[in-house]
Amino acid sequence: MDRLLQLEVFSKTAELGSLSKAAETLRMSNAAASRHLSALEERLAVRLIERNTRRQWLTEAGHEFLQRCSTLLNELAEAEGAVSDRALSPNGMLRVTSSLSFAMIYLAPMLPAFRALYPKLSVQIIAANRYPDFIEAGIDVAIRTREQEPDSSIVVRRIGQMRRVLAAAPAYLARRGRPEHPADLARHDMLIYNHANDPYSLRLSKGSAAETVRIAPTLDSNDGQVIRAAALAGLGILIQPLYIVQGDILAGQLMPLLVDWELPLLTMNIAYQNRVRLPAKIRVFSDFLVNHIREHSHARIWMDATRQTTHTPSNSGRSIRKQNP
Amino acid sequence: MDRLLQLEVFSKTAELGSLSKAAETLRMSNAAASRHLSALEERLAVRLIERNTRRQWLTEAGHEFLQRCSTLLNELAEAEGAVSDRALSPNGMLRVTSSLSFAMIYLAPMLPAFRALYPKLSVQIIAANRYPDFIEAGIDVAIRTREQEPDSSIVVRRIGQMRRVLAAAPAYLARRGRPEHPADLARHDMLIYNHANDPYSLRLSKGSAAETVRIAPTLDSNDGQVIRAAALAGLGILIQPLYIVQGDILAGQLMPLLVDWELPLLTMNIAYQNRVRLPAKIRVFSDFLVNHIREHSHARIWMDATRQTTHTPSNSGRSIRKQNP
DNA sequence: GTCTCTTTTCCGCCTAGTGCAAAAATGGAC
DNA sequence: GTCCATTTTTGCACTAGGCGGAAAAGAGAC
Repeated sequence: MDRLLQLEVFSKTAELGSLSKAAETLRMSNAAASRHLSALEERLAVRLIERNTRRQWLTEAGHEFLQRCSTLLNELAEAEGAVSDRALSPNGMLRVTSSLSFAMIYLAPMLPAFRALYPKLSVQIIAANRYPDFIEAGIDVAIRTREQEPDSSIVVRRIGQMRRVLAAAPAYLARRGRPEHPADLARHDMLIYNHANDPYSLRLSKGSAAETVRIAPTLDSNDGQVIRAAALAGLGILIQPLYIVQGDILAGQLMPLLVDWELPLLTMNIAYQNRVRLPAKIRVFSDFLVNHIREHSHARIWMDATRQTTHTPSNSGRSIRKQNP
Repeated sequence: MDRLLQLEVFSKTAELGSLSKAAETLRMSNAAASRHLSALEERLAVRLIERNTRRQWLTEAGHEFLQRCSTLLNELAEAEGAVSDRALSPNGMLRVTSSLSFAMIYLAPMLPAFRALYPKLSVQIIAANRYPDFIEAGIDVAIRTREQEPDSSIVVRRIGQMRRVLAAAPAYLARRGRPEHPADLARHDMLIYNHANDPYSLRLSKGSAAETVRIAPTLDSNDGQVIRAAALAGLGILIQPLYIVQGDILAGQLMPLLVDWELPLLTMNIAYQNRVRLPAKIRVFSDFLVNHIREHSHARIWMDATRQTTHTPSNSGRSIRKQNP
């Protein structure tokens, strides 16, 4: 028997002065209400409501207990309401990790709008060019270019696909000449972003023609800004998402190369741990980011994004460490 | 499902860091504990404890809810404990009514010893020479001489039987002569206590002889002290419980009459409303009074009392008015 | 990959809780 | 005193739901 319901029957009976009315209010039969109240009195070994078929009144014990259990029922309702509400109204701290470039160019600029929508939610951006372990780093959300996670409990959701470009400084081109064909790249100094899929094999296509070039990196890094700085210094030809170097190109400090050829797109994903009930903050952030990218995307940087979860493991899958309370 | 048990499972799991340990502590199976916790999370629509088979930790919502429900569980245990304790440790106010004489001679003198035993219980003695309605007067206990109650919900329990005496002032006897035989009483001025059974018919016995005398009261009253005062003033012959006039007789102010003859005993009862669970204060007071009378009775005043409830109606019988909270 | 241990879920059983209706009680009207 | 309407309590039959055991699933240690 639900002991809370016993307290509710007692409280409501005292309030309304009638077991029958309490039963009606609590949507149960008179018999059930009578049994709940009797069970409570038996458990406490005391008569709480002295009553007959015509009248009833609280005993002294009943008076005292009523005050206490009314308070308790209110507090419980408030506690349960508060905790249910927080599932709908995200608050606390959200920890996001992404590349430095993505953080600078996309995450930071969009935060004011996000915070305006969710004032109780703090966002901490961890710019990292390695993939930290979710658990160890306390990461809620990661923006990543890789499409698969070794951890089966991580959900990967596509944000979109980005164009990439080949570009070099004018000084480099003056010194080493300009590549006219994809095959020429094999003889050039290449600056590679090693977090891309198969970064040392480059596939370019023009119309129906396609060429795959194996390149030997002069420098490879997991940091887009490092690669950008090296290219600006004339150390070689970079291949990077357009969003990172668009400003340099417009300023004439980097010259785009083989612009008639198309490079493979870079898929950008958001990843988070799958949970029985996804915390609201992760849900709202993901939705906001995807929508923000979609609304502010330029065709030259982003291809049309499709909302798609590429991998959803079973609900019981977890890979997490017990935290000290 | 017992919602309080759900809270207990959650609280204990958080405390011990393991559903299995919580189950063991709460003496239930692992399966049951798992279901209770899941049911609570479903009811609140939020994950309280993130967990897998190897580790678990509180979510933010879980942290907040744990603080609140730990408090609630403690408060409820305290409330239930307090109300159960009061059933064992009577407190509050007990209202007792009796005749003025009984109050002065028996109740008041025994109160110090009673209060020493039950310091939290206040006793209010309502000296009355009429029988007030239990409900209207808020009476808990009544000391009465009548043996039956019109209200079937009232329990009557015998305290004992008291000797009665005939006595008159010397001045009256000098003026009117001394009755030598019960029949002589018919020619005397009689002072009658009208709360006795059949107060106008007097049956006296000596050995195997018995005489019944019909007497016409010069004065009758429901107050023993009024009758006593009239006798002391020489207005007539009284018949009263010995305990009321013993002091006057010893002082020579009243002369006992027809002392070889025995008068009918006066039955003294305690009465209270029958209840499913008799409030502790009524129970302890009744027991104390009966035991006190037994221990301090003098053969000359009390005959041996027998513990006996003369009428116990069915438990559902009540005659009470709903009180405003 | 195997082992161990915990959590979750399935299954069959059983009991506790249900509503209905009758019994009992109560108080007001007459 | 009797009748009536209404409430509380209790008996009864039924079933929904909660149980424990065991299997399934998962996770970390080795």
